[in-house]
Amino acid sequence: MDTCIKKASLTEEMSKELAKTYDPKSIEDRIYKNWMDKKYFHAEVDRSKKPFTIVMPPPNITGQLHMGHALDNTMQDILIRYKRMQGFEALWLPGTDHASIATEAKIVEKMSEEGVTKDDIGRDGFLERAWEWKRQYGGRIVSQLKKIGSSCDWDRERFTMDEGCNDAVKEVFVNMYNKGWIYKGERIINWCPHCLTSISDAEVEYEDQAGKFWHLRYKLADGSGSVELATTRPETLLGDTAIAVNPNDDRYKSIIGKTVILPIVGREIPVVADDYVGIDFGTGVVKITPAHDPNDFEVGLRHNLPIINVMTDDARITEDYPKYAGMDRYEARAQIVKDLEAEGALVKIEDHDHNVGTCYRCHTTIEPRVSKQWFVKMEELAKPAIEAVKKGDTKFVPGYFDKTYFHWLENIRDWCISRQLWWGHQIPAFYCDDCGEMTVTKDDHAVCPKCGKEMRQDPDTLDTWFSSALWPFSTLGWPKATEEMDYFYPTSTLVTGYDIIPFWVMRMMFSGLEHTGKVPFDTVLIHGLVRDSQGRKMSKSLGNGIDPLEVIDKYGADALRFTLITGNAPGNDMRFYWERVEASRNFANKVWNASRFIMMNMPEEGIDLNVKPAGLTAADKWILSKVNTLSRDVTENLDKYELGIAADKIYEFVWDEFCDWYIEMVKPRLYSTDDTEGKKAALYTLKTVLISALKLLHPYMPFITEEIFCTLQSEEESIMISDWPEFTPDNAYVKEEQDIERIKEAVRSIRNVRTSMNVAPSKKATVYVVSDNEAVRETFEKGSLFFGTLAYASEVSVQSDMTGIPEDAVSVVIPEANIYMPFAELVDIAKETERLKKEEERLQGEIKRASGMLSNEKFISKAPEAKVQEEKAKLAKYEQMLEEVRKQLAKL
RNA sequence: GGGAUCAUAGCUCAGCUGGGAGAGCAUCUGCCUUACAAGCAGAGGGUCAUAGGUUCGAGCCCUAUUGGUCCCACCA
Repeated sequence: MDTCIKKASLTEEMSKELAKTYDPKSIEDRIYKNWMDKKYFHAEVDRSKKPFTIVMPPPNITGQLHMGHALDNTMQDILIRYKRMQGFEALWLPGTDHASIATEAKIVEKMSEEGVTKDDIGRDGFLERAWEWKRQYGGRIVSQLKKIGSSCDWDRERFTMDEGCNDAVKEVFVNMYNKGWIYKGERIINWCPHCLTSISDAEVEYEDQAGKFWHLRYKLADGSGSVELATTRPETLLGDTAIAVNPNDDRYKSIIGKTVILPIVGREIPVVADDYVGIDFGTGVVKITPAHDPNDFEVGLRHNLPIINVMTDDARITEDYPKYAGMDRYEARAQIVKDLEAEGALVKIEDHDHNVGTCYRCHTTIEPRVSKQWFVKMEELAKPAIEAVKKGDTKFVPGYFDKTYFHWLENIRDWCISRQLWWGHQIPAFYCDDCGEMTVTKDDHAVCPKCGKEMRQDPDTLDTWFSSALWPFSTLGWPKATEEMDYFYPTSTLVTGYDIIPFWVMRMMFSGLEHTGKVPFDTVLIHGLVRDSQGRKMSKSLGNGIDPLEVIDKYGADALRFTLITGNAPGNDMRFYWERVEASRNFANKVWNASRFIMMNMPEEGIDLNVKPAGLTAADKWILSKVNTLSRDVTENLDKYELGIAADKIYEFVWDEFCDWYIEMVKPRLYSTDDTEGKKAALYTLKTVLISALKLLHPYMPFITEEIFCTLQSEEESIMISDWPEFTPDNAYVKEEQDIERIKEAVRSIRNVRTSMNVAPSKKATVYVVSDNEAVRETFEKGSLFFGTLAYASEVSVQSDMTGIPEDAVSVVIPEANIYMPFAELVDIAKETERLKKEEERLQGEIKRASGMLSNEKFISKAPEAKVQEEKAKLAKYEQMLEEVRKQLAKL
């Protein structure tokens, strides 16, 4: 049977020498390969099942796996594995992004090492290189995603620049153009002088920079004086075509309409009045450079001012100003300031911090520039996208991120989509060089509709995000009406970081609504950033990044995944440090060893899990009931996207309840030779509970759970396609849960007393349990078997009176029972009195609290009845215990 | 300037619809008990930022304040 991957290897290994510690390296790649071979990740249209779909945010082909990817993909993998086990047709559709600017920059850089420029090899030559680069390096990130265990349907892997995506892009462009929602216009845009392309508003990152304020004096042309103004960018003065004042500023009313002489240049420019100018800021006078400042551009439009471009595309001064021609912005600035000073136009220089826009890719200061670009008209597209979230068609988790979303959409401006790059989707607009006609068409070889000549395609490409915006449906075959589109769309959940809501989420929303008529996803699950131990962003320049692949290498993918998910709420940033990984690794090891223990005790013939044995004890029923409840809770948490909470609950159950309590309780039975019935029940329970726990843990720790699952049993071929554990009333044992909790409390009390009296663990003692309640005595009679291993008891006597109990035995009071242990010489009366006094004090406190609540008439009348009863029961319990403690004190 | 968010143990963080403050790490004590020393048993440690309010009852809801983080914004 080739089903269970490695059964042979592990059993063999175990029979020789049991590996005491879990070694992820030896199993992860083998298991992943098996999953791939078995096609477990593959999803097909299956009308008998409900679909659950996630499209992966496509990582850049230039990228290397970082912690952000690891977190993002772990969350997606948890959801998809969970849903798959629940019986959904779970599709996780992966892919990569062509990342126009980033990739082009990388290739240009590589070319420059060879001394080759883009112009040398031309567009076709460049694209050839780019595709070659993609073939060579584009798969790197994919293989890294596999290392963390991502169960994506790799058969459906897509690329934002593949044929299907290109078809979708052209379809959208043409449709929106025809609708009038895509237009070409001369506008001021953000220009990156390093990447040599326009970028959108969203791609500009603002940074506070220390700068200067240069106060300049312009003379009025009529010789009647001068005005003073301040600027942070004196070099743009070459392109000034006006100065502006506020129309209500009394200081300057008289000069409105006059002209001033532009220093250095000598040009005569008007003084215009515009509300844009603040009266209180600076001198109240602003120089206007429409070609190099977005606000000035607007002012220019209102006053019909000429636009004078003074810079080349790499931000050097143009030939029009021979003295400065060829200087870059900053050289020119220094020279112009010098010249202004020489001319006597410089009044003073002040320090001034201001916000400077930079390119999000290379962080070069943006140069606003007037140029002809393609834009998407946003007003009409934004409305339904806002409405859809308001109506709840798409929900954000956590919910407050809808505010970020609304804020962006409500203040959105037209989207500049053309890029002066070659790597990307070339704009499907064509020009006739003869008659100047333009057409927009999906046809790659357009012919002029007027003169029949072959047309020239627009050389620009589209913003990377233009194709990403179509990702949820272009990957499912749109614009073709495919089965996949019909079945898997709209997708279920989008998992992404809050930092790309404006770039991507928003654009997928309006694109989905516009082109498919439906929202692209039901829920947007937002996560935060992974930071270093000091809370700093992980970055290359700081060198503080932790490489997820290194973590996997040292501690395993499961430990990495668990670390990324625990102790973190959706949307919050998290700190990542090695100690946390160690804790996760320790947990994996715990699971490993508990399983090893169970397997070591398994009989040759195995255990039939289909028949519940008759001899189940209270302990068995207790843990069966506990795991039953856990299944329900974890399911509820996962459905609410509370991945961290669910993980904590599994951790707590496995380590504390199952390992530290249940396995210890069960040992006497496993080691006994005569209690075959009890042993059988114990083994049944151990295996049943372990399998349920492994299943619940599987989405988080897929590798170790698979390895153990396959070794432990032979019926099912893989845990990842097994059924998700569901709550069954059949395994809800309320009474047994209460009984075992009572025993645990007794054990804890005994341990406490022993520790406080420094009784060595090796010193066993008889434990007497005295209770006048028959039911309680029965509970202890059944549970006393554990006392040997759990509470260092040599023997246990459960009785209704003090017969045979030494006078000097130490006592512990628990609800409805007293426990006595004779320690003879070890007993210190003073210490014992102190311990009991403390207990008395604690009980008095509890009684005070409970009776305080119960004597409050408003509490009685307004609080729910159940709550009142609960408090009454507590009060009775504590009063009974207090009485006992006082009796013991009296005896001393 | 606008908005969002956070403030809980020494550190990093959970805390679901309001009903006796939790975890991991760190610290202290005792244990190599044949699944696990990557472990076991126990212990200490918190005015839940401050001030009001709503409520029978507030870490949780409301208001204000303080401090931090992030996003947005055209003030030259």
